[in-house]
Amino acid sequence: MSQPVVRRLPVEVVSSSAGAVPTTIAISVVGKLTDKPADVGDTKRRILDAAEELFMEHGFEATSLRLITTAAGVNLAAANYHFGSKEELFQAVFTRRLDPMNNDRMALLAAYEAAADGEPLTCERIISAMFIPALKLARDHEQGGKNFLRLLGRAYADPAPFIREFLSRQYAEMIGRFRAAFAEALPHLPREEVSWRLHFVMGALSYTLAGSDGLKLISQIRPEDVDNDELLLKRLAPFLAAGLRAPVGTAQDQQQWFSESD
Amino acid sequence: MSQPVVRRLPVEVVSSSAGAVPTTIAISVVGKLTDKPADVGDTKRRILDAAEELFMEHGFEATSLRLITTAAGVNLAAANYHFGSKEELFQAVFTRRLDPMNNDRMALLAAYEAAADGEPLTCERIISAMFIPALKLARDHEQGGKNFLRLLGRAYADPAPFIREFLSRQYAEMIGRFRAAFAEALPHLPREEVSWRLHFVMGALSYTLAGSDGLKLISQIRPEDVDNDELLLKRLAPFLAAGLRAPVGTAQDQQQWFSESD
DNA sequence: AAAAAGTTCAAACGAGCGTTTGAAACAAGC
DNA sequence: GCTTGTTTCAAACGCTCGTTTGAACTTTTT
Repeated sequence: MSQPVVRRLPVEVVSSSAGAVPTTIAISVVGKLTDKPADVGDTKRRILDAAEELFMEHGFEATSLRLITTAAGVNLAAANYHFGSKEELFQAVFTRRLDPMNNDRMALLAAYEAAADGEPLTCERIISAMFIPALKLARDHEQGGKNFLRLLGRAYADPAPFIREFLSRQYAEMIGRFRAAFAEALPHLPREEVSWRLHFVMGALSYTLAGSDGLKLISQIRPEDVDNDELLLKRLAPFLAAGLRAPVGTAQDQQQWFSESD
Repeated sequence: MSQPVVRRLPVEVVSSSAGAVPTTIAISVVGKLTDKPADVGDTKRRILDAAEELFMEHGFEATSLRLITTAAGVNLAAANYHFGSKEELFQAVFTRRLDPMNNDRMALLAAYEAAADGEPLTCERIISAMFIPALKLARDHEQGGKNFLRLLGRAYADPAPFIREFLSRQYAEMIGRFRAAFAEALPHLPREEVSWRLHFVMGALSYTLAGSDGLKLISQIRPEDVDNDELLLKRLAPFLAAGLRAPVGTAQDQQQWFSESD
């Protein structure tokens, strides 16, 4: 009854970072768990797939292991056998896709920077480096990439401490790199303001990806566009780029914003 | 063992909408439940206060009625006696503060419009109408307004269907009014684009209010500012105003954003 | 082919959940 | 002061939860 060997997959990110301007950035989406031709690791993958979908649909607390294992067509005890606990299963669902995505983001940013030849990047370019790997997942219909983006957006707002700590850990490196890039792109902006705006960017991104269809509909977003993550990101990106470039307000300006009297 | 009489409070919003430019907008934050001098309705209020804090801290599913009633210092059965069910208690927590806040928002918007004398409002003005009532709650330290804003932000991302439907219902009217105002303020923008951008504004607002402290810290937001909702809103507002005014991209522009090759 | 290691399975454990019950305590009206 | 209606209380109900168990089955190693 020992735990199975943990399979660590090498994350392969092709970043043509040296020398010439990259004309194409190749990005690995996620590694398939195929050590052997057939169904080795099949149970683990089936549990992960079912968990990803059900956690997305109902949240962590409201999703029982019985629901997951039934949907996956495996025995209840398999979840604890392969992942140890429900919390560890939840984290496994995330690391499977989040690590590659964030690595892709950083590799893409590095490739852009290498291509820029020392010049600071535009905000649009940096936002692209954040969004393109997410878009890869959104476009990934065979595997559950679409589900995962929603799950990710919702996990951001989940109050469970272990989720918050886990996400902070997973994001720390990527956020640091992008903060530095934005700071270079916006040299007139105080570093503190850059930090806030990066926070707003991450927030708008995760919220809109997680967004309730109902709330989209009362904003009168067309029903056929509600599920279209690609369209969403293409509209969100210019919105955020403009926000990032907003002139920094003086204390006087800020006072004026929220004074209730003239 | 009959249900107690539901006390419906009149929401009083003073909107000096007629004629002259309003120099001061008076806003009722929330009515106290004091039918009688002393502790009538005290049990209900204690349960609501405890529920507000605990739902904020742990989420709906992870907060048990036993936890709430113990924190409130009342008997377990009191929750079901006064509110019927856990779901109805949750909704009661929201209506207590959300209805007044959204009414204040609409009244403030109407007052601004009346003062503008037919001219379209600026984006900043409209955003102020959204943010000031929220700021009132954030500044409200005696009552649990601060907790409530976080709870609200997190509820937006909660997957539970009854929560999503409830919030959609609560927000429908207010969103409709503000969409119309933004459409007037941004006449060059297609109505569809206005809907999307309003959605982004609501998203950024709720996410940043709900935001995990940990995620704020890895964005290198100063620890002493993490809990400062007022500072947050003052920085968020110019960011969003700039985003709202962003030029609308052509199909060509959008293509360029996410193409992986030049 | 035997032994070892890894994996699946049905069943159960103890704990916590939302809700209900019926009696006790309290308040107001006559 | 008794009645009536409201509120509180301790206790329990039925159910689902995450996790554990030990035997059966399968795969790999020797």
